Amino acid sequence: MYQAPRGTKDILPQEQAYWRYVEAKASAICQLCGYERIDTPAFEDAGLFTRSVGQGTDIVDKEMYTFQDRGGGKMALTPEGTAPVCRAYIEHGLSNKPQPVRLYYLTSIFRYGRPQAGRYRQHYQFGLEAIGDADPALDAEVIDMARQFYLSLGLEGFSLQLNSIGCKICRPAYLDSLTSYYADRTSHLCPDCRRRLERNPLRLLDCKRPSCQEVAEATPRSIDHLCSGCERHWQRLKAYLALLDLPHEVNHRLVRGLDYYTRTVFEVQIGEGAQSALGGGGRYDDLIEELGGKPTPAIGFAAGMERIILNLKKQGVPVPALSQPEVFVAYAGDKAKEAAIKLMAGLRQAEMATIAALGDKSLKAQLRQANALGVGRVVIVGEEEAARDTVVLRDMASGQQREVPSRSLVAELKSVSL
RNA sequence: GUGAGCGUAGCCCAGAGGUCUAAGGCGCCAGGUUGUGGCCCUGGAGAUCGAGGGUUCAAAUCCCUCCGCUCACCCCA
Repeated sequence: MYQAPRGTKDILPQEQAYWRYVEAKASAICQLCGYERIDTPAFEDAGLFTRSVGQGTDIVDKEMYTFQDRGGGKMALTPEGTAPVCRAYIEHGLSNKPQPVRLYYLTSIFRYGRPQAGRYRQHYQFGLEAIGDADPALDAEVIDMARQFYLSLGLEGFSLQLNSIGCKICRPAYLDSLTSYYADRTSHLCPDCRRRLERNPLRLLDCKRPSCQEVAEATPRSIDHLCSGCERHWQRLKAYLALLDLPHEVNHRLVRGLDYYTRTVFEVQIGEGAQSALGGGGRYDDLIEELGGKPTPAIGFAAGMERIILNLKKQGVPVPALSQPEVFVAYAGDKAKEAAIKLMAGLRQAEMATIAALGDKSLKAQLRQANALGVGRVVIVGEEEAARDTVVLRDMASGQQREVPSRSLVAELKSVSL
């Protein structure tokens, strides 16, 4: 027997209400803020990600789905959403549009790793990117959208963590002070962290081991090492967030797993545990240039759909039911079946969602099905009605029914009561 | 990728070496009115007990391998 590949999942009809709900909220907040939808391919040239996300990051080094296509090119299933959008921005000359260009997407993300609840090899992200301006007001806009998005979903108890990790001017000096701080304390570090000290010192900050956390307590803070430009950006961002009454915690240990971030980084967290990151983002002022475009500052945000839905369920947030058929056509007898098929076509023509059991079930079975589907009204045709060119119209809630001429059926159904 | 727990019909689950030709509930199908749902009653279908191998006279029950899920790491959404 075949199973869905490890870490992938079928989204069955019964789950769809959650997905449609989250998508609707995502689109709504974007529409409200003037962000336009963009869809990019499910796979890209692998180099796009090694260059942007960065060699040495886990995403690129051990989580990317790469393959060679028949033309010999090395491709990768998209492991994150930002780089493809930047590629599209450059490729299609979006720098010629009024800046910043505001875009959003709902897309599949692929990462190879050991799956867990709320963590998949193929998962879905809602993301948005504002490309083309370095104004911290734009950071505030994006962060506020993230917050408004979660609020509009009805989620509670999430927090916003914020940090600034500087830019290519000030970060080297910060990393120096970080490494020299840790260099004196290597004996207190876990083996992983000793490796991080060599490869990616920023990551030392978010190690979860208690012993390493103790060492990290007194660690130099990136916001104390910002250059004048970054410092000004940081101060103004905090002022804008205050202006918006946007609650947040400055978290000196917040760093993110992609190399392209500069200045602002933020993360939305909910509850405790490993899958507590609901979404995150940050500024990436060097990325477009790195990918071959003109120097272009930008900021973005992405949220994981599965984790949102997980938390909607956990918190018992009600989501609106998907629309279902309003009319069920039942029949008894061959002549009646033909009449029913024509009736159903007519109802659909009149834009009334209509369903029939079809197959050769008893009338009883058909009614049972109509009931199970929760369809409010049933049109019943028997041999006698077919001969008379009438139908029986039954209201399932009240159990009342009456005979009406076939040609006035649509009008009857559209008038509210029976 | 590392470590641990789990895996019985579509779903929830009983069973812990022979009494299992695997029980129950939900759901599904049909009948209880020869043209009518929801409640109730009756019956039925549906499980090579995750897969493969082994131990044993005997395996859903013990062992191994694989697959999958879950949890903690790693990392992130």
